[in-house]
Amino acid sequence: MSAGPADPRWSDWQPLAGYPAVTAEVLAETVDGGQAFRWHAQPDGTWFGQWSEIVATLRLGADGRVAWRCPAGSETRTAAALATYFGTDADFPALTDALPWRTDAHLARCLRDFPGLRILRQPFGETLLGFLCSATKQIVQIKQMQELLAARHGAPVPGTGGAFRRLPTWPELAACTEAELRACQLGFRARYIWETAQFVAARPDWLRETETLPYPEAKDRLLGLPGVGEKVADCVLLFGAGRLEAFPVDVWILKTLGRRYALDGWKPPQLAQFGRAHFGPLAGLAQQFLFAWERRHG
DNA sequence: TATGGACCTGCACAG
DNA sequence: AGAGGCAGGTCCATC
Repeated sequence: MSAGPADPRWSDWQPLAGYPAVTAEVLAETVDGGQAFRWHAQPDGTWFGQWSEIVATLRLGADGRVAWRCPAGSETRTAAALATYFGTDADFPALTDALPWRTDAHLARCLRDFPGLRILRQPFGETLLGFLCSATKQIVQIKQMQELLAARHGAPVPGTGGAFRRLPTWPELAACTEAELRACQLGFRARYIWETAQFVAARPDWLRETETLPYPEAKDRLLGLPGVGEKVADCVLLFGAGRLEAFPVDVWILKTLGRRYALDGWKPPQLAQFGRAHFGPLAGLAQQFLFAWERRHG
């Protein structure tokens, strides 16, 4: 279903600068653990991913270093886009060290088990689209929706001979019918996405402004969109705007806080408050480690 | 302010 | 093999 990386001519492999050595599991958890929905494991063990007008393949070396390649000719902009996307200018070791792991044995264990795990910085609008699709869906199915949307309603990525398609932009989504969206396996989410598209497409600066507003205001604005509740708003701000204070409470966090922090029976709003109070201003980063750990061990 | 059911539908997983 | 149920949430009606 997805466009394979075999078609165009590819650049040489280049090291992903500023990125730590990681295990295969941590790399998988980073790109395919629920933050992003357009990375696909290839038969040869590489990862093929797309965002915005970027197409890239990732390869993990025996030394744990990540290398990348892209369609020939797009090396410069891909290198810059990768730096943003993987947050290589952010000091994640320092951020992670600032989490309260010294007084939280479970968090310490999560950090130890997923060294190098980090928060991606994805395009804001695409992140919104991805998480509008996510309600009561598993990652595999969300990925199928994204690929159908890209294949049927997204523009070809320039300079790659039409081999790849980007996700539709919000104006492009606004031009679709709800039925067309529904046909991309969106189910009841189609109405949310269609209505959100009408709203956003009529306000050209709205997304860009929302991305840069302080967290509380940005979240309020997102919560006004159909299909965007607390969890989706926090995911969009965490994974699409670098707001590390955003603390999405999904079923995994519900489960892990209940089990590992003796908060069984607490409701999501209470847990969100606990998260902010206990994990502090980088609660969203802590959340990612707890989430990864619970998915593997829970 | 707090529950509970409806909303689409593809697919994992018992039996 | 294939019927019935659930799934990484939100909304709305009804206490």
